[in-house]
Amino acid sequence: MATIYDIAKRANVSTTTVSRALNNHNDVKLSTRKRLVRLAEEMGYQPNSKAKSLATRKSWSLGVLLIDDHDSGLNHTLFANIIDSISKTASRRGYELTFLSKTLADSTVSYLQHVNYRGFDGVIIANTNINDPNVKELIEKVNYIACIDQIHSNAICVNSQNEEGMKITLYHLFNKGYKRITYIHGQLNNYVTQERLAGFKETAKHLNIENECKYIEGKYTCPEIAYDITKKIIENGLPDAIVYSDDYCASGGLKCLKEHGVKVPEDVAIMGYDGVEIASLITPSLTTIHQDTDKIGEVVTENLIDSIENNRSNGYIIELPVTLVIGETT
Amino acid sequence: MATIYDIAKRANVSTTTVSRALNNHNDVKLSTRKRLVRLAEEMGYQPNSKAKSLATRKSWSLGVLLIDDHDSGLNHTLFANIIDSISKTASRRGYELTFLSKTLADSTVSYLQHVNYRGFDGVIIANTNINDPNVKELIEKVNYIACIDQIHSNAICVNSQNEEGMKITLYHLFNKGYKRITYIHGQLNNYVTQERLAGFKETAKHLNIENECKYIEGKYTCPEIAYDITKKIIENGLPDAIVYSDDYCASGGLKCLKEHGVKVPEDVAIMGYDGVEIASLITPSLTTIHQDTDKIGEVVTENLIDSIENNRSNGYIIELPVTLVIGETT
DNA sequence: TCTATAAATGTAAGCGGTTAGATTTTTATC
DNA sequence: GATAAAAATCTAACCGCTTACATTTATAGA
Repeated sequence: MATIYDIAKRANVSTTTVSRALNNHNDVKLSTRKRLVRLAEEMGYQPNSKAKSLATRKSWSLGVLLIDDHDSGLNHTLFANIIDSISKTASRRGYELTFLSKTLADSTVSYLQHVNYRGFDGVIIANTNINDPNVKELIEKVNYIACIDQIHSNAICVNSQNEEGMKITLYHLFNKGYKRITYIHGQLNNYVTQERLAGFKETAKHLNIENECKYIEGKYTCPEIAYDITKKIIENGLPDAIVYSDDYCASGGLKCLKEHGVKVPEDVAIMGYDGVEIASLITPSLTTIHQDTDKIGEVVTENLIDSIENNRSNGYIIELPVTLVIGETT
Repeated sequence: MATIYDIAKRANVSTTTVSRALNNHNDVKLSTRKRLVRLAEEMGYQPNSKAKSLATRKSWSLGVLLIDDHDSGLNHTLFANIIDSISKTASRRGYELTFLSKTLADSTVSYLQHVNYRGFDGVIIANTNINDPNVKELIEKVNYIACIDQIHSNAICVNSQNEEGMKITLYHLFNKGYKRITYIHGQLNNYVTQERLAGFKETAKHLNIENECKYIEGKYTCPEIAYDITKKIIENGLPDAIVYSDDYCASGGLKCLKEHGVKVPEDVAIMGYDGVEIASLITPSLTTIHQDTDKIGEVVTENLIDSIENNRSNGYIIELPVTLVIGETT
């Protein structure tokens, strides 16, 4: 690989001039700049990012932490979609994406150590339990950090309108005449679950159906558990509608209902959440709350990069809207 | 951030000694080594990967190219699952994963330039059209490169048993009594499609049902197109079975069949491919060919890293087996 | 033509590590 | 106690780039 030294030698100038010419500084005579740029191209010159980063203290790369308690990572469709959008946005802004892990060349280190080691300009935390002390440390110590669907005063928090989502859900069901509603929500220690439950309960109160609603703790994107819970519900008597924590769970539940001869939506209505592809592919297609994963990824990335480039490291919250997708299950 | 200079000063030794101590060289007295390691820890020292890479010419990072013609990226579940496994394996071996793009800090560059710029130790190409001259250049010029489901003499090619997969498919259908079979395959310019088609046709010949089989070009993971094609098939008369290019397409096809009152598998049997989660979640559950994404990711990553660490840059092919998953659609 | 000023270029240090080879210290041997 | 060999440590250069500051060259004004 040619270096700026090679170019400098060939052109009979100093490396300073080469560096400046290639970086488009305006204190290089136009003619020499052109000459050097052409020469660099000729020689197949490509800068070395390590050297550049070392000298400028800027890495042009972002770390992504995507580690839930169950290690599902990219297997979680919603987050795979979000990461995809993050990756595209970052790339458009000239940054690249690297996955954060606890393992480095030889040993196991904390996320914070990893970030310091790689010198990421910023970090995005997605689908990760921020109560993990390791993650907490990261959020508290790193300057430029953004979270998805979390709340932390030190981070740019891009959140889906979770309460609103449940409000929409409940109003939709209520308007269709479903009043006895069971909500199979996600894990209780999860921020999103808490928000959605709060939204659900508040709306239920408002609609005066609070006594007809039930809550069962399930697990996000775990159709098997949703299946089992649904089975119990069938045994104990069906409500008017079942709201699942997400589309995968709703699919698992639907499977169970069908297998037990329960007609959807005649015998019971169901709803999912997320609006990922599967919602429209199963039959009957799911009524669900769609989260705009492209938008989420874009907003979180743009905001993080803006904050990096403007040296603003204060945290704030952005809420993104969700939309109702009406399918055949309600 | 503390540097080895800080440590050296505090400990009254040279940076050489610090560097050696922290890297566990055995020409440092045990007592000083311990002292320095403790001190480093005390001072919260974390090496700087840029400096380290610059000096050692090793980046401990891999690039991943995941760009299909339609830019679906991580939205493609099969590949999201594979990338997830790659990421975990890489991390276990002390490497990290960065997405390759055509955009760098300021301008648009070729993949090769990107790789040279970042100094990846190796590159993994997944779900990417290697006929793209840009990709071709990459494969030809980079030393340590691995592909998934591609063939190139310069790369470690980890391929699924595509021909075998279709053989299993066809035997399964044949044994169940289905003989008039329509195969809605993926894009013809795709290596995987070519392999599978070849496997299909050869087996059909062998089973002596070649004249009863039909082939229609569809598009991978595009349920809408599968839906439309299925509709036409219904109009033109159903075969005994339809084989789709993948589970998403099969889901789209199934949706169409159901909507038109066609009973599966009574009126027509269908099969998917990949064995991703959706296959088991829809009703009836899909009979499909399962690809072990964990294994694929693991094998491709381990092989690439081995080749990097042993300085072996020759290409070879590894075929990984697929398995039949029998669902309710056959 | 001679300055003063602006423009262009160069010198050298620094970013944070590694490492060949030199030097010093320790240990073993007689 | 002197000496050779081994062990421990240090000096200094290097990886490839950036940049503050110094120096040279060009330009304009008197």
